[in-house]
Amino acid sequence: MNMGNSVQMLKEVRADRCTLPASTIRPIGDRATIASYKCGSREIKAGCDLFRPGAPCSVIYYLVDGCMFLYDLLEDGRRQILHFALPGGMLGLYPNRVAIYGTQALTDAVVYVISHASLGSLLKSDAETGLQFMWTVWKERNLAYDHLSSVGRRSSRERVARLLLELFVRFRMRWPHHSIEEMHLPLTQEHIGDATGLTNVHVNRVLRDLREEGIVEFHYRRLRILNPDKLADVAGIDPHVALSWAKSDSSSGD
Amino acid sequence: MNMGNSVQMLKEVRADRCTLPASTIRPIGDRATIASYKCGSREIKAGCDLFRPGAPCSVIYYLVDGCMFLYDLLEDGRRQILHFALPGGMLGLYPNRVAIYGTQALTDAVVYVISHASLGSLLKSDAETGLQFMWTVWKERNLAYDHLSSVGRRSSRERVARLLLELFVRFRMRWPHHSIEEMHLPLTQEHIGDATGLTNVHVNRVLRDLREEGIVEFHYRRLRILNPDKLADVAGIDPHVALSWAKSDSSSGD
DNA sequence: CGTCATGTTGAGTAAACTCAATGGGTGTGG
DNA sequence: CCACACCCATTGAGTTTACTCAACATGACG
Repeated sequence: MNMGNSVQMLKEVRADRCTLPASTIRPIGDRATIASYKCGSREIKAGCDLFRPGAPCSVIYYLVDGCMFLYDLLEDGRRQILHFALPGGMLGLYPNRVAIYGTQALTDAVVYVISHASLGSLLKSDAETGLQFMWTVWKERNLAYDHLSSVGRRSSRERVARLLLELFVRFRMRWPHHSIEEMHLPLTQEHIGDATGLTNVHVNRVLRDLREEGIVEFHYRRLRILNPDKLADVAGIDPHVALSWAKSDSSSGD
Repeated sequence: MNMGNSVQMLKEVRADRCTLPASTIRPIGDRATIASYKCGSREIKAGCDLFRPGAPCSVIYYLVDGCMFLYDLLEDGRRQILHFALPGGMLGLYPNRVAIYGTQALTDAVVYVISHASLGSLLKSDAETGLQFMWTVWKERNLAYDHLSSVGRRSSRERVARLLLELFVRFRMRWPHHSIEEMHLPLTQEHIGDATGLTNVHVNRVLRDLREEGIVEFHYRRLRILNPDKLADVAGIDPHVALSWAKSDSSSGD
């Protein structure tokens, strides 16, 4: 499945080295443009909800700083993490202005608050931004499809390896100071379980195996990729595909 | 979980009775507008691929008639169905013009062929259509999130019940002549398995149980909902939510 | 009427889960 | 700076769910 020099590939995961056309590595609009439409900002402490599933949600949020995740809650409390949002992401857009999913902060986070009306005029006055926004949603959809495929058809080992690789690439794109050897990933094993459709106990066993095989370590929010080639292999991922994930956050696609 | 009169709710699943503002039940643009931008059309026989994963895909398709599905193929042949597309859906939009996912017809289908250039000018000249397109993608994303949650956290029984309910509602919106008592759903049990992350054998057992309990029958592409209340209950779905799925295909959201 | 796709069933297996107890790190407050 | 508390991770034993393999039945369709 996998070949060659993943170490090199992963080390080069940096926006400023990305070999794509410059136009593709922009976030939605730019922060300044978005900022001019905001009607306030809000800080969320790590572990707190920006909004819960079912709560009224009458404004839209633009994530400026920090890391958050989108989740669905079942009747009995089981949780499924749907998406990890990084700066540049748009949150809280729902029909009927009621949140379908919840959004919780993994680190302390800052969002701009934007009214529906402002977003409307932004999209009308700036067609370019509208298109970029569409691309962003389109790529979130594809990321969701990848996760669906992973959770529906892959083993626990593959799922965990894929998630770690995905998060490594996406975090590294944004915060290039992280290294393969040591990255701060603000998750617990329970988050990994909720994102991959596994229990925290089983995630723990999978991680132990991967650690004992010298492939990857994840412990107390610290990720160490010991053998990138093997990790990509276990994940069943061509490193080139991994690179395309990085684009999912910040670029406008092709 | 569920209460009340699902029979009534499900019977009223018809676009022309939808209590939403009229503006929300339009498909993307309208067919006539899209048609004016097409550069040809193509027919696909049931069971045939419009394109396979990995194939070059240099044009975009607008589904005019029939039913198709989007799928991902793993190295070893396992398949995950990602989305069932109904008329009004847009297919084949990929970065680098290489298909990430495959698209196969469930029934004989007709698509309009649209060049990237034409789509570009359509979106530029008709901002309204651009917004509708964005909404469509956004709702596909939410549907993918629902599936992810289902496959990641629900039992086989719940997953199958949810899928049948979803498909019933979406098909019924488009083809109101179908009834609860008898609907033609162009799927096999294997498709159900590939969409829910189960094996065809296990889907069969689940369907047998549901049949023996007098809840729902699915056999040779025919769906009979025997007890809508129980079905909604097994699926863990508030019928109101089911109605919102119907909007996912044809409406522009809120 | 035969063939093929699709559906059905059984028996045995494997993957992941549950429950429950224990251990380790981190951060806080005395 | 130490002690305590809490969150997080770890491990074991037993169970459940869904899977695999294989045989067989049935409906659809030419």
